[in-house]
Amino acid sequence: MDDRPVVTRFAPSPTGYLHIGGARTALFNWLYARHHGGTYLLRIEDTDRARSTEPAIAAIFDGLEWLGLAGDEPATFQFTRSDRHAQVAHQLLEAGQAYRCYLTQEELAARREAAQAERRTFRIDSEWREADPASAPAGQPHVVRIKAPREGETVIDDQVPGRVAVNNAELDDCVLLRSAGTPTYMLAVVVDDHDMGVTHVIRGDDHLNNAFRQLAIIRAMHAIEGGWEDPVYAHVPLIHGHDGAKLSKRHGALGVDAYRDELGILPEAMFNYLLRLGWGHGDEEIISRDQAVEWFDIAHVGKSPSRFDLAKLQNLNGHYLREADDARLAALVAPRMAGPVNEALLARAMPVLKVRAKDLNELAANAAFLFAQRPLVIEDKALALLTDDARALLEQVNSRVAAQNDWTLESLEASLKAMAEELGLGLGKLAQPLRAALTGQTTSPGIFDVLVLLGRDESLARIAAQAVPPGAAQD
RNA sequence: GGCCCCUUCGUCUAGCGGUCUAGGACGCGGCCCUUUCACGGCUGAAACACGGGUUCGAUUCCCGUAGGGGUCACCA
Repeated sequence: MDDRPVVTRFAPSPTGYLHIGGARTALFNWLYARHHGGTYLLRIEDTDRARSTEPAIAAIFDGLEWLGLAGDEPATFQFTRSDRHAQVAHQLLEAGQAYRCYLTQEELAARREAAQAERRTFRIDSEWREADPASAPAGQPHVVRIKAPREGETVIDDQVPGRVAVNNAELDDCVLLRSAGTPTYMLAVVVDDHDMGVTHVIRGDDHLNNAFRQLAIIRAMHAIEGGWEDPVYAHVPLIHGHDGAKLSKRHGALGVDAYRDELGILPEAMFNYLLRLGWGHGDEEIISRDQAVEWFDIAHVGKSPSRFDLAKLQNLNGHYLREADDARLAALVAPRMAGPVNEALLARAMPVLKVRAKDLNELAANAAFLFAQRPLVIEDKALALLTDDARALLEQVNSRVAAQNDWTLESLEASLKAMAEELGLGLGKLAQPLRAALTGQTTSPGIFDVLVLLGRDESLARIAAQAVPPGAAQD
């Protein structure tokens, strides 16, 4: 550890969408940097040309943007830095900290198999490690390998699991430069982290084992030119699916864009959910961005993997829906509606709609009655409510309410409650058929709210469509 | 299989040797509110994986066992 200003980074490889685990890693990096007044950087690890794609890059930026986790500076594209990576590899080579290895992949595979057959642990042990460079078959294809330490152990004082030690004898001399001369991930991360001034590496614990190999490169460079400090490592446990298995597509490992577009999740809900997955602050559950920045610390990141729970995300989403601005929600819901909608009306209806939904799709479905065309489609359960008696009652409601001068929540409520009392009926006896007639459904916002939102003309028309005078035969 | 990591209610977590008859949240059950559905309020069931130590005292520290996970590429 040193006293340089904190620099964190999120470094996804663009081989697919931004998934939940990646989003949380980005979040932790962002929070850590913000909490310490540092810098949060983005780096696209696109050294694997075959698997990196433009759409994936776009999806990652899009997802981060949505969550408010865009980098503080334009992203670095690792591939553009391959000359610098190669330069470092050559420094290592010249200093005798790396060597050219002429073992072919076939030879390596054969040795691996042989070791397996004898149930021996296989470790790459290249004879080229100690060979005289002069004896090298000039011009032959080769990779460049790090000359990793063989004696002793490497210790990482990780901020999450704590002290982790590994025998150096366990470590391979990993490849720095492929036979094509291109840098590997192992080299590129180390060089880029150094050059970008990254002080804290916060990432998934699937990288914990890599850290030892990376440290070998860092320390070799430090020995050569100094200034290559060990970063502070924090390896965060992965997120698992609901069944405990690794998060995969079956388990809801959707891209964050799917949570937004298909599941109708709000970014603040996702932010809060991800924050509480693997981290806690006493009994706090609802945590704002500002509070998160103030409270976040690595010390309270849990050591065990956590499972993804959609129900909790949705519950949180319901909370943030209720808190959200009505006009904003109307704009988000409008595109989810079947036909064209009046966004102003949608916004006006939001206060009574949003308490009843846990995602934007539900919100859209619940708002549908506002824009339904007559004749209304009446769902079966609602139809069952519209008995002959009920229809007769609606006839009375119709004339009563039609006679009203004003059309306000208060007057409608007073009027219908009085009517129910006069008839010796519970309000429910009146409200349910009315709801069926007005919305075609058995559930909706409060019936007086519905009346007001629909307006006088539309309300009366919908009631009249279902009302039948007492005694009149149906059909 | 080797190496590494992990283990509190079904799930997310609080707990950092005595405050634990283990707290909160989601989910689930009940009740209340109520024109429906929600929201909200109250309430119930529900956990320290197991076995050894250390200690006056372990959920908390150490070691095993079991279980889970990660990783072993010229992928990242």
